[in-house]
Amino acid sequence: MIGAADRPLHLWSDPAIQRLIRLGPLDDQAFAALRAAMTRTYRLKPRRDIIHEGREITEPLLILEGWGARVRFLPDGRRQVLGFLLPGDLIGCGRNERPLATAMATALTPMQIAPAPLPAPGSALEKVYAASRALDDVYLLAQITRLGRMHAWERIGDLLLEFRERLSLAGLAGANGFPVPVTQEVLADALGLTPVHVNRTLQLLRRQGDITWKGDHVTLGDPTTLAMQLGHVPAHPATRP
Amino acid sequence: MIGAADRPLHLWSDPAIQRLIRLGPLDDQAFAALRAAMTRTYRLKPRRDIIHEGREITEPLLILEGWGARVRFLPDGRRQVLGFLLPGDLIGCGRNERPLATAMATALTPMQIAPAPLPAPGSALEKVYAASRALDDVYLLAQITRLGRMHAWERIGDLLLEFRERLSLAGLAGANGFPVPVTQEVLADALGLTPVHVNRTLQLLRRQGDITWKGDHVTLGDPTTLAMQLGHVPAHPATRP
DNA sequence: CGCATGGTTGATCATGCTCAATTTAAGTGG
DNA sequence: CCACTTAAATTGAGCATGATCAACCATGCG
Repeated sequence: MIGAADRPLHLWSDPAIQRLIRLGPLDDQAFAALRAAMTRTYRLKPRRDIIHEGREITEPLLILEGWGARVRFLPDGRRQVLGFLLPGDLIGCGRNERPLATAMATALTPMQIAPAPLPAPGSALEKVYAASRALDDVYLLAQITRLGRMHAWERIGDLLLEFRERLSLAGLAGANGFPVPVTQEVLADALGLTPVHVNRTLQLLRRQGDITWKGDHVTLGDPTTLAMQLGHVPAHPATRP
Repeated sequence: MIGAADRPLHLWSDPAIQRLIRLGPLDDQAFAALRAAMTRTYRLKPRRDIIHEGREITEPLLILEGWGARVRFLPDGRRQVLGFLLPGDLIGCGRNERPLATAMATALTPMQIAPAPLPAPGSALEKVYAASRALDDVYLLAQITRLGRMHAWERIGDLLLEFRERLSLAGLAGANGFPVPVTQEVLADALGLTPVHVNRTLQLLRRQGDITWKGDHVTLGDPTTLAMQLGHVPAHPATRP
């Protein structure tokens, strides 16, 4: 647990806060609560658990920085990434994600996390939390469709579009480019593929000029027509063309 | 829209009500509200939509009888069943399932549906709704794991276990047997497989004595060891061995 | 009886998997 | 700065699960 000294003093510039603002208007009360909560920011190393399987009560959390993933394991060790946790995302907020022996979450990169202030009934913050939860649902449904009815290259494209969208909400995505600090293995576990096949499919997409992938930075050749092809509908109005 | 004349006068025996009770204690107020709501029961034919894609505001609904499915379509007509709607399930309740151009729901069998009474803040009914929503989430995560990391026969087995569990909550499942009024095509769209392959896998499971499938009635040979093999953890305490 | 829906079968194809090895990149400590 | 270590990306060859296409039954119902 560290002080908030290294967090920006101006809340507005913080990606997480930017996302919350974009989900709904925040009043002074909300800002005060958030500022207070960010006093209790703490860091997490990659591969550390965010929430543990089966732990009954967890404080709701707000992700300030870094990427995480909700994962589940089968008895024989197969792993499924249920979804990703990005800056501005809320974990275990309200009823969402109560970890009843069903899923855990891990850090994929170094993360900074703060406890999420609990919203007063009827408050602006509460409405924003609701909006966030609604988006969570949308992403789960998108994940199901990807896994159930899309081919490898479609799954990758669709997931990248989701990343772009979600990062945009936090102001972390450029016009076509955005960071994806995730290994091909994690990608594979998210997309229901093997790492080898993810690799080959990525090469294909790169050869076709659909994507560029340098280090952690991805650029989409033509997000709009890609979204068209995949029938990808942005979840949040602000991210619609 | 029809009267409630053909609904049981004794709420307790109604599968939907049974499920709600099992999710949490209901007080007289709740029963009164439910009784009133069931006055407005209406029927739905198979293949009729329950909620339409993109419709903004929908009244929350309670399923009294019959099976439905939440589905999504890709541009080229591919269909994904996102999840099933069983007696006692709530649709569009609270924040859940707001249909923002993202998913629709159809009746798989003849259904009886009533508007869900909206719960007073802090009421017993509200807690039950919350429990129901929590379960909805669990089923979505289960669906993701099935589609992402399970083989055909595992997907089928796991889904059947889910059906057994959920029907048990409504008192609609026997020890090992329960109704599954769903075509192999729908099953395929839920499991990310082709109808042909579902058919062949079912034959395999039948030959091995794992399942019996007669008409709409399924019997599992040994649910417990099946659940063990698949690492299937029941979502609700009441359905744990 | 005839049509429609759902289940069943066969033959062939292909997407994606497995296994195993090699290369590249990124640290890390001397 | 370079050996040494480790995680990640890449390549190859062969295999298999599940897809595709196309009939063909079974059943129920008007």
